[in-house]
Amino acid sequence: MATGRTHRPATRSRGIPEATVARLPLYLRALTALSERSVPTVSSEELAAAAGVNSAKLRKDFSYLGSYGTRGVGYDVEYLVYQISRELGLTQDWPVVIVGIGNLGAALAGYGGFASRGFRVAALIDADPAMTGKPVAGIPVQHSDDLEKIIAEDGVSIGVIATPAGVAQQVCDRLVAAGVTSILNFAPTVLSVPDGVDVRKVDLSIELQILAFHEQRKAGEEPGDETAPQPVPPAVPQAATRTAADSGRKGPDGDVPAVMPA
Amino acid sequence: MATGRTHRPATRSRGIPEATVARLPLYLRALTALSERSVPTVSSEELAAAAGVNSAKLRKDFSYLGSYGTRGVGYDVEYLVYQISRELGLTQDWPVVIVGIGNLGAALAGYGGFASRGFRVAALIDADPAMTGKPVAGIPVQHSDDLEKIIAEDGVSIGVIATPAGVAQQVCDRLVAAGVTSILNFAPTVLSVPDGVDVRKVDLSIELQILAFHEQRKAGEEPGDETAPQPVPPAVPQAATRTAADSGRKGPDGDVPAVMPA
DNA sequence: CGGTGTGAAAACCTTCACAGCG
DNA sequence: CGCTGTGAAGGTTTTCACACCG
Repeated sequence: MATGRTHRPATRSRGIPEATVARLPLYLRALTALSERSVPTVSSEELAAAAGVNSAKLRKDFSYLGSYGTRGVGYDVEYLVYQISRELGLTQDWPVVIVGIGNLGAALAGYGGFASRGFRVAALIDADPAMTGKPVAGIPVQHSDDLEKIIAEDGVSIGVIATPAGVAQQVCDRLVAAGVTSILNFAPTVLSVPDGVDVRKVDLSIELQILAFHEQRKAGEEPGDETAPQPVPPAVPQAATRTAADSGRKGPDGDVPAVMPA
Repeated sequence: MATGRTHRPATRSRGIPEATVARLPLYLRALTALSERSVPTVSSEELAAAAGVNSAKLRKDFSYLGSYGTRGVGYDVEYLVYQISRELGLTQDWPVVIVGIGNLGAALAGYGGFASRGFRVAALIDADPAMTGKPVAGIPVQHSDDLEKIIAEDGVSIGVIATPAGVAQQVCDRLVAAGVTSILNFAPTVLSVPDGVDVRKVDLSIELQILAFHEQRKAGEEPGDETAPQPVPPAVPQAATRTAADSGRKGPDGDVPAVMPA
């Protein structure tokens, strides 16, 4: 959400819910697979299973796009592929620049999923002069000095940041100043951008942390008995001086006493 | 979100809302940065800005953990770091295996964000015999034949799949059979897993597609004139008969953290 | 019949606004 | 007085269940 200000008033009527938009690529992928197997039609039930959602949700999602199905039959695969592609804006070509060609940047450059979906890697950019000219995934790396020129020449509006966190904000600023209006950020930082610029972030370690949360819960309650349930406080990293703010209410159940020995 | 299986309706467990859990790592990151700068306390307003959310949301989130703040003052940084870490289960060590050591797997292996947050790369596994023994990010790659043994020996419960889509499901099956109960999937496939196993997916091209959607909308209305490509339907692969509800106009915005540091 | 499309209900999440504590 | 903690309001997303049509 835009933290600063200026929210877009949550849409006029023509709007497709964000949650639905986020699932369209999923449907598209499943449909593409069906298309490759020359399956002509598919029911909401089948498609939902292939996409990993439930069928009511899928039908509701599709209802925002229009009535593209046939009652009693299902959906025409090819037709739906086209409609969703169009809705997502994938019927046009999107040149993309990737900034920061480390392992991750290289992985992204070589990722087949881009090319196959309307995206074209217009340029790979890195600040290290030693990288300049070196081909990665068949594309020569260009030096970041030329960032503005590259973006202008190719009319790039989407940028991918795969740099270290420390330089992500300045790379972002340069991209935005050069005309990029959508950014996919892999650096573990909150980017600040002017209004009108979209940022999506992918943080690898955040995903793992969410898994850890659930994993911990499993250990604590699944096994029929009380094996090792208590989240007993291990050594706290290092407590300042605060005496564990006492805690009028508590956290989970047991509650953690005061701060720990260091 | 979990793919494949049925949801745990957040039923009886010690319910912290999913949305809140997903933000805890964000807060943790911001807090860690403050901690490194030896900032002793922080207000919800400041911390929210640093994490890219709004302060009401942050306070609400924290309220699920307990009352860890001090009215009129704010939150003790060190103490909060500990509480959130504990809540996320990061006060313990989580051995992780990464399967599929291509560019992406290598990037993950070398990603600092793991080690720094309670995760330990226990093993790198690849099916290519040529890779076996080769060190990646300082860790020797092991052959996938030994997958089960490695998982058992290290007590690994979290697996990362960075293989091609074609083999992801079988890798997943083997991981699960060997005892892994949380999976982070980078392969563009829907994994099906038995109940009790969590799957989170990261799909690079999906994120880009969502950006493209918003980008397309911007082009269609923001600028005073038409400079950009329009959503005119190109050759439709093969249309049934429907005319389709034409394109629309604006859309909501995704999440644009627009934060200004002091 | 079988399966879509959709109002209506339920669940979930965010934002507001302010009481109340330090 | 300032800032947290939180009921209540408002919004969004999911699920239900069934009318309706090919």
